[in-house]
Amino acid sequence: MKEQVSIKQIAEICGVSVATVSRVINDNGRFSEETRQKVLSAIKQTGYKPNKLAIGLRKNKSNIIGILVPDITNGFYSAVVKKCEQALSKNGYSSIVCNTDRSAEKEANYLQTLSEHMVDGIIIISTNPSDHYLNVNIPIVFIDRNPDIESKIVITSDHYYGALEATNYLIKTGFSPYIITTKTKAITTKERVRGFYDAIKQHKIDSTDRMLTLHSTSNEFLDKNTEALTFIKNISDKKIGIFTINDNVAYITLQTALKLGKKIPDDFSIIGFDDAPISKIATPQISSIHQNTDELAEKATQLLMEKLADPDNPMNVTKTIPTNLILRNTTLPS
Amino acid sequence: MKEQVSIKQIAEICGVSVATVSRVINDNGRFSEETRQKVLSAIKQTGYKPNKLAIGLRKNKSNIIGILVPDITNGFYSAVVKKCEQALSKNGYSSIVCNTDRSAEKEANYLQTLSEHMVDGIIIISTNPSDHYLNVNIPIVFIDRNPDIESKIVITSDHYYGALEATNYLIKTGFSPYIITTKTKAITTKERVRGFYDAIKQHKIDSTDRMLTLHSTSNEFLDKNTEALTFIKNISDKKIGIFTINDNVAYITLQTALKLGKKIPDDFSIIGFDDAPISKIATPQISSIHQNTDELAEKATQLLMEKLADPDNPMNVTKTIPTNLILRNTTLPS
DNA sequence: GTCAATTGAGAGAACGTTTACTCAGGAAAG
DNA sequence: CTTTCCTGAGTAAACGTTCTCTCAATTGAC
Repeated sequence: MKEQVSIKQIAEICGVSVATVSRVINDNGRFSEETRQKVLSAIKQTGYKPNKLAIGLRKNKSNIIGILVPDITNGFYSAVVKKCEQALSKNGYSSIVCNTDRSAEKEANYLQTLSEHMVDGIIIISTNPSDHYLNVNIPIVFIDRNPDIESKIVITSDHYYGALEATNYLIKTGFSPYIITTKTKAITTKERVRGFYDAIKQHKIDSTDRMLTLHSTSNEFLDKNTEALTFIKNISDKKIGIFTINDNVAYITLQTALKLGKKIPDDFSIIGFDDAPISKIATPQISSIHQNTDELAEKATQLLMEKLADPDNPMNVTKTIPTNLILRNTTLPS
Repeated sequence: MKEQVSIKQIAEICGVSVATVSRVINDNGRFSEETRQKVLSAIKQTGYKPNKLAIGLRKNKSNIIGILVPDITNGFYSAVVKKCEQALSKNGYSSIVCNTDRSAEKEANYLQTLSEHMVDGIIIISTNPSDHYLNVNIPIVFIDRNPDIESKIVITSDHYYGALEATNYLIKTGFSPYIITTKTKAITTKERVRGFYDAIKQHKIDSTDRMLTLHSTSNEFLDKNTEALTFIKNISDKKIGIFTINDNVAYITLQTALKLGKKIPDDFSIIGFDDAPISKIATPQISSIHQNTDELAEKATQLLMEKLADPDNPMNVTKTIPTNLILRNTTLPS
């Protein structure tokens, strides 16, 4: 093991004080060009690296941002995380990524850990409506969750409008609209369901028995089609249009419809949500509501940076990012 | 903002010295039961959280592990990262995840940042053969890369044997074997290619013109089929068996074969590598060589923990994790 | 030549911990 | 009643930085 070289050694080598070296490194304060050269070359020569722990302790700032994400394995979330990490890195921050597995308990634990690590800020991508982040006094930006607290920064896709648009499209292209969702308390889900029913209402369609709630919450989307199977079988409409709460459910629905011999997209149309990779990989490719992950992540990072620059500003901001309908092969052309 | 409470306030509240509080917190040294209760209740009451920056500075240990990953958006990598993060968390470590985008430069930068953050260890999931990690004196565990240094800890799937098995299976079920790979210097790729050719050799099959190297390295696997298209068109064998370097390429190959009207799996067989989600989502589902991501991650974490427990031990370990062939619908039964 | 202003740089406190020393007081042993 | 030993707890240094005070030396104005 090479020895870790500290600012003190640099000072010794250059025959100056520790303070002077610090000044040169941070280009802060006064020093002669000569000193500057000496210090810089000593740094290069020794491979000195500033100890962020010490800096953090002194400045009360770790330069680390925590990112809480339900499941990094999920294509939508990983896309957001990746972009967040990129944007943060550009701003000089490192990111600690934490998988919450959608568990409120894990979320609370990680929040504690992050807070101990003195992270400067936290980005929470989550759908859990629990409230344990309330007693953490670190700037937080929420992606896709809208917690019930006074001032907060929230970035969210327009789930309501996306669902509305999808449902309207199904109706417009001649299908009788249904929705398949999952059992969850997520706010995003609620918004999407609301959008679905509002579209129905607008078209004065009877809204009874139009929703199926899948009970399996896991990602093991295959072989779990029995619920969907009976639901679809029992629909008497000739042309069935299904809006699903996400692309995984859309995939399940697609497989089920194929199993039942439905003609897609002539008699059976599907629109998913998220525009996750799975929608492009499936055969036929699934139409979906695109969430702009890049913009979600960039906006979140940007707002967090603003908050960090001026922590005393309450900043009660809610930014909605528009979604758009991506038409693929489970829908008819308009 | 609530004020950050430090060990000093706890000491004041309890009317004891800072040292005593520290002793209670770490259950280290002597103190009376009475003191213990006092301190504990003060901690609970104030919501005191130990400052990991200060602890890290003092103990020269950050309790953070850096994870370098080419692309967290890739199903295989994200699975490994997720499991690593879980295992590390169980051991009391947080993880800083860094996307290298397969760029050696980014990798070097992140390595520098991680080293500044005083991470206790690094897990590198990478295929880049560059060597800039040499001047970092932090314990490193490599997943799937075998760097040319003296003592190192390497965990790798058995790429060679996996490829061998896949190719043998194609031959055994009556197909003339070909390989489609991508342009990369990755060691894993080399091993897989070697396995392919060794299988061919064992069966005394002429090895000329059996490989296509795709030039597009991006993940945009759709609409890039032209290279694959002409390659497959030019094969005169009645029964074509293709081993692909990964599942994305397998997917491209599958789409191309379908476009050409090939009968799968009767006249055209495909085996991919990684057993990534895409292989299960595609229609038909693609047979693939399964990499045991959980074991890869767990073993890596375990070995890193061992190394951290005894840093002076050189530990030159190479652990190979067996792969296995998952038969789906792009292969004939044996 | 005097005084003021500027420049370069050192001393030392502070950030929040841990831990090696130290020591007072009481119990046990003789 | 000494002496020894243990228990509980305080003191202060150290970890690697930054940054506020200093202050000496140089420069420049008059």
